[in-house]
Amino acid sequence: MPELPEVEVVRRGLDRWVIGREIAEVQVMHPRAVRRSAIDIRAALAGHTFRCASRRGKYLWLPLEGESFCLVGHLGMSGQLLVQPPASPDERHLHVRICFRDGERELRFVDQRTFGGLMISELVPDDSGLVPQAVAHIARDPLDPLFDERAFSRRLRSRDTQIKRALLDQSLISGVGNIYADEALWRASIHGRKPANRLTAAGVAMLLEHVRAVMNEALEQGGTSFDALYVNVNGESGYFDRSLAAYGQEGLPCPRCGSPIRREAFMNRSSFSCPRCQRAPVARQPQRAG
DNA sequence: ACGTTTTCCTGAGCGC
DNA sequence: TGCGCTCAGGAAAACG
Repeated sequence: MPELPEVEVVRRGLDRWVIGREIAEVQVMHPRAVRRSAIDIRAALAGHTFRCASRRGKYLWLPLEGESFCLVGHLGMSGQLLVQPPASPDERHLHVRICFRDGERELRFVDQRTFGGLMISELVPDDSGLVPQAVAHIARDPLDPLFDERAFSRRLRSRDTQIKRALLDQSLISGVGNIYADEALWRASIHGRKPANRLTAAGVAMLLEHVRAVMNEALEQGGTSFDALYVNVNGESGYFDRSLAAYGQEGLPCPRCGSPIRREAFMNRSSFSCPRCQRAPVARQPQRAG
């Protein structure tokens, strides 16, 4: 599933393959893939040239030379951005095709579960530069040099919620999904149900360092792939899944203490943790009146 | 206002 | 063989 490291791998591929090329034509085969775009992406992109590839959290965007809008992409659960020779057969779930004037490799948006999509969005100023309107509501991600760690810590510790829920809240910190939340919490020996407001500032700093470390390690290995659903722009899988300590490892020994990793229900999905290294928080006794 | 739950979607895997 | 069920989950919308 694409989280920050996987999206960054895709961004690098776009930077390598589609920058500086003039767009000839855009075909939309599945309207759901562009449902969030108020502007028709076919008309907006034709004749323009991608200037660079940017990212915040799990959002990607491609500004256009000489324009104040850009193409924004989100991969959702199963989205892929592939750079393919025009002659290569259409993928089963090919939804958008972007062809270039040079007649060489085209950019394809492929998405089985259709949670992802592409849209046109106006670039608006934020505290340091320009960001798409559609991305402005999410927080900076932990690999962003301008990520405000003190502000994050303060906001996190004032939340009346569980730490894992807070890590997945893109308005607090972006780019963290279920996989890297579980991995970072395991490394930090913190249970995901621990109340955010019971972490110390030092505890938050330690957890954040684990978030960054696990993401950087995944990035070095090309991201996490369990199957063909997440691939880079050339269709290749990453192999960080071999390095997962907790996520998806139910019943397998914790790499630190050997206890079997436990799976628990969480928000209609799953959380994985070590029952020994990550002690579930003890509920505070309700104060009895009188 | 804010925290929580539901919703969108398809294919793999499984029991019968 | 095939049917029905469950699960996977990012993030916006709906809910309380």
